[in-house]
Amino acid sequence: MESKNAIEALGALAQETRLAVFRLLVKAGAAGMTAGTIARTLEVAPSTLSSHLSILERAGLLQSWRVQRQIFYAADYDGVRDLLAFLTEDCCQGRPEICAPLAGSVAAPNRPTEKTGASR
Amino acid sequence: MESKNAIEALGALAQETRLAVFRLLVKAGAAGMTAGTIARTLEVAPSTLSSHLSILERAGLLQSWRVQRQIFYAADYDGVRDLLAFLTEDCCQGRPEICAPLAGSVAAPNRPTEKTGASR
DNA sequence: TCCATATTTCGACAATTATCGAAATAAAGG
DNA sequence: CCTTTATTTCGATAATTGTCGAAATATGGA
Repeated sequence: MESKNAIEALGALAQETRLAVFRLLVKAGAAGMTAGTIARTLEVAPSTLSSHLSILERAGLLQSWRVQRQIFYAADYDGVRDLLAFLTEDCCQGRPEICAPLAGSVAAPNRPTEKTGASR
Repeated sequence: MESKNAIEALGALAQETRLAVFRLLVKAGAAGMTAGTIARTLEVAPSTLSSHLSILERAGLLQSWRVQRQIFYAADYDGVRDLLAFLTEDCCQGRPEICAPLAGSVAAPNRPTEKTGASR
């Protein structure tokens, strides 16, 4: 994944409503949900939701398909996986022990000993 | 990690200059780099960089400390780890097989395929 | 103290984003 | 063909973000 795609995916998730949509669709699983149901569940105007859905889809995080009059959306796990891979590769840079996050708290070695909180 | 923090971290990385800063600092490792060096390396105005650095730091992705006249910045691996954990937990929702392939890039050790208790 | 260096804060501006109603498009069924 | 339902596109507006110069703050040295 190039960083341009990563930025698109990160930005897609970095917004309250869109993150809520994504989490909802992950819960919904492969069956997905229709645009209308999502809009009612999250209480956002259909046109607003539509814009968010297209941003998420363009970022590769959702898939959609039409069934009769309704359009279903579901989380696209490939997209998420790509994003996670980008972040871990970026983060780990040949030091897998640092980020191997999924195993749950691995003690972090080597951090600067003094924090100043120097800005602000 | 609550979703508010996650949104802050995602948003912090979802910007070209800031992602570049972060990647640069990951490469630099625990030694970190001074604000001035980062600014010269990435060719951004010091005041612009300063704003980006504070956004990244507020999001928990950087740490900073002063050494004499200069302020060093380094990637904060805890922050990244928290973000990754948030994303994977969100994404996997009881279906670890979906996102687990991430393990490939991180050399993650034996995760149980089923959690029996403790997960919040 | 005064000067030079390193960085941040402030203030302004342009660009982008989020929101939502109204109108347009798409599909199904009389 | 007309109506109803589901969704998107368009257009306007308010809010947020990214940028950078100028001024302010912090540090160290002569």
